[in-house]
Amino acid sequence: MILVKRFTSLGLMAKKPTLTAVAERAGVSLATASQVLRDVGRISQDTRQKVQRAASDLNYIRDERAASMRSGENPEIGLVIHRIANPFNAEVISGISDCLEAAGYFVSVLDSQNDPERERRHLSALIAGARRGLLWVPAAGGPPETIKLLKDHGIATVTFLRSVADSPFDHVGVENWQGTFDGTSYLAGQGHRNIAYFGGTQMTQVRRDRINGYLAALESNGLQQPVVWDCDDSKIAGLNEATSLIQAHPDVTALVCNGDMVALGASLALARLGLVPGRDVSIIGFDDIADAEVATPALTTMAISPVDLGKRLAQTLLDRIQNPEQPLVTIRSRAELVIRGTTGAPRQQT
Amino acid sequence: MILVKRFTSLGLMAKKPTLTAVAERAGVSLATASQVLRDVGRISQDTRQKVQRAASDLNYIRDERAASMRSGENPEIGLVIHRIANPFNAEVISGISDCLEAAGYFVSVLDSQNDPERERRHLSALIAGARRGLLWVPAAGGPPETIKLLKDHGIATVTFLRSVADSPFDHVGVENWQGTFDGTSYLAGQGHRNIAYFGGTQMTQVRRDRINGYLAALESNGLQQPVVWDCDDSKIAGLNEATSLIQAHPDVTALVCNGDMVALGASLALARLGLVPGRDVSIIGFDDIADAEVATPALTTMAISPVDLGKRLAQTLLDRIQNPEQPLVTIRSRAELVIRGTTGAPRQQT
DNA sequence: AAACTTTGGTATATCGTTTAATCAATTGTC
DNA sequence: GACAATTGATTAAACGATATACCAAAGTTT
Repeated sequence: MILVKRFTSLGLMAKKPTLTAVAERAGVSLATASQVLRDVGRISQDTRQKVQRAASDLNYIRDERAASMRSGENPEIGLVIHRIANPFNAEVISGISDCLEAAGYFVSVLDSQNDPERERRHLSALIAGARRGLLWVPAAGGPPETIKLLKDHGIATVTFLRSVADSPFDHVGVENWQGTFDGTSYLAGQGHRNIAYFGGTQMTQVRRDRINGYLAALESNGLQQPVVWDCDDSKIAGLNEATSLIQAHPDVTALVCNGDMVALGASLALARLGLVPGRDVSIIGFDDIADAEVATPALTTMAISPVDLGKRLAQTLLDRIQNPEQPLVTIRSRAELVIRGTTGAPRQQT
Repeated sequence: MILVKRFTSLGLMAKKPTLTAVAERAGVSLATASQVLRDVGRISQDTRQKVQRAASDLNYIRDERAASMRSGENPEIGLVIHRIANPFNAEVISGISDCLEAAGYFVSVLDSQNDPERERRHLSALIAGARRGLLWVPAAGGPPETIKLLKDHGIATVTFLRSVADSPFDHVGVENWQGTFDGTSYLAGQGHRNIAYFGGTQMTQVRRDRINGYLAALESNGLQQPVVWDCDDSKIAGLNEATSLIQAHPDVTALVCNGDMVALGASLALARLGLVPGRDVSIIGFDDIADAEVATPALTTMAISPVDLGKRLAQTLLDRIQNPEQPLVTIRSRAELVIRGTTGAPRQQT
């Protein structure tokens, strides 16, 4: 590690330019300067130019704290999510930002790391900053006190991906039950008789729905002996746990996965065990992250477009902001089966 | 897509509880309430409890805008980065957050998507919010006007990963030259004679340094005919471009990559061409993202610990905040060669 | 008992904006 | 030429907190 110290050239700490300074420099009153910069009121061409000139000379930037306090407007939207690093989430965020920025807002992202306490602190900080709206993936089912906090402050909030029971918020989510039902049914249709559910640890509503979809599909295809195997949501965990799963249940010929990350991990595990994904054992993921398509073999998965999800989410929040009294809405996107290389008919048993 | 409307139970828009309300409910003055909640001044046990009770009854949360305006303190730190979705960046962010949150700050993240205009808007928004400090990965070399903006507002700023020329800011970065020099030298030492540089598009300082390290290593090993091949920073682009590169330069036996993402893409490309990474062609990445270790074959790479980088970064900012007048510092972490499966001696030419 | 000190608390200016009310000067109307 | 309407700008009150100065009552010292 190399450390260099340079001596700073200028006095460093410039004083932040304020609207008063702009007004003085332009030789007008505070109110006039304010009106010019917001393009409201009746202002002559002449003074308008003087003010604009002064503002740009000073590199003036409005202090949004003061502005939003007085006006009640605030261009900042807060987003609390359980894991920024998750590629699917990252893509959702990008969809959200595009959409909200086009509408003149900024999105600042905080990572709760699935920790309810951290989540509560983050949401508090966003309330304290009086953000115009909040987007939130509730960790651990959304603690009641956290929910009360948001309600008591009357802040426009939309949950996504995970919902809270008896929710007072708009919600944008995914048809989880239908997704795993379809995926499992497809595998059954290909002739698989021993299909396991792989991935996830906590019994969130999302996971519960997915597992129920899986179970329902087993039943409607006359299959028994469901296997549900826990696994953390990462590729490396998927690699390790899938190895254990296959060893514990050698008769399993297909995996319905809780997410693409564990699915990709499972695919790697098979390869290391000398099995070929899609021939010896079939794998279906969930999400369709960018890596799913580019993996070898490419991952069959239940696709939900993260960017679209983000856009719907943003639109839902914008609607709520515009019309706070409208009835609560819940939107669920269907997951579409995308068949790639990790699924196929089971090998004949000998 | 399914859409459900529910009618909201309560009048929905609760009015935000204010300090005045707390003071009234506790039967004390505004000033007293403020002092209790900040734990300063001389207050009797009795009134202290009354105020705390009132505050928690109302679910009061201090309006940080007002507080920070008056006090000059602000617990929010802004972070502008070129790509949240990049796994390496995501890990750096997590290191930063851990460290700054432990110090009582919050980090809100904005994604510039490498677009200088968007970057300028984001930084403006953070200045407008009067964040206590800024962490910034400059896109496109850090436009002079953007730099002037930050300087004029005297906001504590640390750049990282990419530096700006003649910088007035602290900087935390990586020994890029040394990294590729070491990596390239290692390949040369293994006997490779035709080594290409693969990845990156814009000629940023980071890339310039890495390419120069590569060139210097070629020269010091008596090798000629450098090949520099552009490629976007994603796995899919790496897959496509590496294919073209190999076809255009069939004599190349080793790739020094601009990052792990393109390196992993290149590794896939080789596999699809029927070549074995580490035997037919060697590949070295840069960064050591989580996937590098878990890929098949595992990726040889120049490792920099993103979490450590994040922590150093956070510490640098904290130092600057605490002591605004201290001389500028520049910290550079060395990149360590981690040898895994994608490198080896070249096959004998026939 | 007069003169300090300490304790516990309040009144008020302030941060940097927006906005409503107001005002002077100019223009328009009859 | 008197009165109304319009134009262009100003004054002052918010917004929700913090911080400083101040004050009354009680306790201490001599």
